[in-house]
Amino acid sequence: MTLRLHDSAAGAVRDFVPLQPGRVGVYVCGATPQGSPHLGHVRAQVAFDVLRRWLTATGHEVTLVRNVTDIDDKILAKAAEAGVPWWAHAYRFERDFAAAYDALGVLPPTVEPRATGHVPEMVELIGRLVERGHAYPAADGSGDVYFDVRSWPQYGELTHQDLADMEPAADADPRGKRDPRDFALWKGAKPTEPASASWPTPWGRGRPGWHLECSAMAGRYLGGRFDIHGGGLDLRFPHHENEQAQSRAAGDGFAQYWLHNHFVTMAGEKMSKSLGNVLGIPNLLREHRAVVLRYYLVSAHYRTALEYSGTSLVEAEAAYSRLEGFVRRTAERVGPHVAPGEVPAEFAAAMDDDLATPAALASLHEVARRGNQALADGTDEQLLTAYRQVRAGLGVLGLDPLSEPWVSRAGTSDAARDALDVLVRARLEERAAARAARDFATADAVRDSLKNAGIVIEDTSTGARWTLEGEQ
RNA sequence: GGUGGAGUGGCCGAGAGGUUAGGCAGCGGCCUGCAAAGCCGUCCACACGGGUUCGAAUCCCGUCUCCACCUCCA
Repeated sequence: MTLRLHDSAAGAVRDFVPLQPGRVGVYVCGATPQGSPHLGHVRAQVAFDVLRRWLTATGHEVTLVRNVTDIDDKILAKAAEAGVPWWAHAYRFERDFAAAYDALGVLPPTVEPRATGHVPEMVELIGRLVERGHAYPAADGSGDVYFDVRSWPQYGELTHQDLADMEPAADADPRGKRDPRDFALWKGAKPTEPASASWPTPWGRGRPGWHLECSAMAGRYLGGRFDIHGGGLDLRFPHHENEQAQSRAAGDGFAQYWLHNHFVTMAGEKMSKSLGNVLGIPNLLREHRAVVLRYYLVSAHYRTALEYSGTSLVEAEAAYSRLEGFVRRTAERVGPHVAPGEVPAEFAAAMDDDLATPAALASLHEVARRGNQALADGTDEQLLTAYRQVRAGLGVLGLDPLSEPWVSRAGTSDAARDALDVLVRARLEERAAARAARDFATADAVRDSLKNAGIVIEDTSTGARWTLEGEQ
């Protein structure tokens, strides 16, 4: 079985063949930290985190580059509005994004370069483009440098559009452009903008246009040609189209596969600030466990819209708890040293089929069902097989409750939990004695009082087990 | 105008010519002192109208509706 991925450039699912066997270079568009992260931002990173984990699980060494575009028009505008330096504004939100990704169990990328740290690479890239006749300094003396789309016949190939059908780009004053669809590689410094937001170049002081930073940083860390470029569907045009045009026009092969994730929607519409339907990560985490958010995001295929409703996360909690409960109950039975094994064959097939996480999860639910049967009246071997498979599959999805980061995030320290365990066990013994004496009023009173404290009791064949509410 | 995508059971969400997707919720049962958890069963849907086919949610034609990008955007 080989991995097949949907390549937006081809408009089709293709067999994935890395440029070098066993090694995969991935570039994922990260944040432009002009505001707080919402569920949609995090969906993208979770999607590519799953890709990365699956590649790793299938024996690839992955280099994942995720940029931070820490300077752009909006950052400058919002920082000015807030009365803070643009770099302080960008860094503040960069930290919020990092916190959100960490919370959701997104593995850190191999490197997380910032646009502002790569101006020399950008200047070099522009130089190559000018030299090859694909870029030119604006005629109006603004200091802008534009990409000449008409000099690049393949322009539009990524998004299958004809130059003739495109609307003009409005990312800069069109006066200096040869063609209204030309886009800015570099933006000349303006007197109204902070001096700290410009860098010297052969074409004058200025700052990067959008798009350029990704080409420059992908080249720096992954080379001129690399395997996979990922990002949100809304980045296909103009961002990714322009990245590809400028890199290829400069002589780089650039990305071999383009992956785009779809949106989180509400009432069918994309989550976005302008619509006012954004769900901020910190708010969601106040109400729901991060692992449940992640389960929710993984429960739909990355290329389809994920509809959010008020009950979505409650349902995700129930669904995840089912798998989590099986894992935890089994771990209590078999001990802490049983490691995850191989993923079920159906799981692997689903993942190889363009990361079909819904089918992959379905396979885990089925294995968990068999595991639950085994837990009740099966053999140890049946139970262990199911346990290893479910944990392995959950691990690939970043959802294994007994692996990092979740295992360290029980919400209480080990010492506190141990202390609580002693106290709860004492009460459970009281309850067991009462039950043995058929004094059910006392037994139920113990259970109720624990329940009121947020401790849930389940009777099992081997005695009562307790969990904190909201965990399994 | 151009490009791409979608309409599936109460909800989320797969599938893509013939077999139960899966989960949540509901209902019935088993288990339990009662619960909880779990298990079994049930609920058998594919926007609309035609057509092809032994057979279509899946293919073809037409219609309607919605979404995304072309402007910042995961």
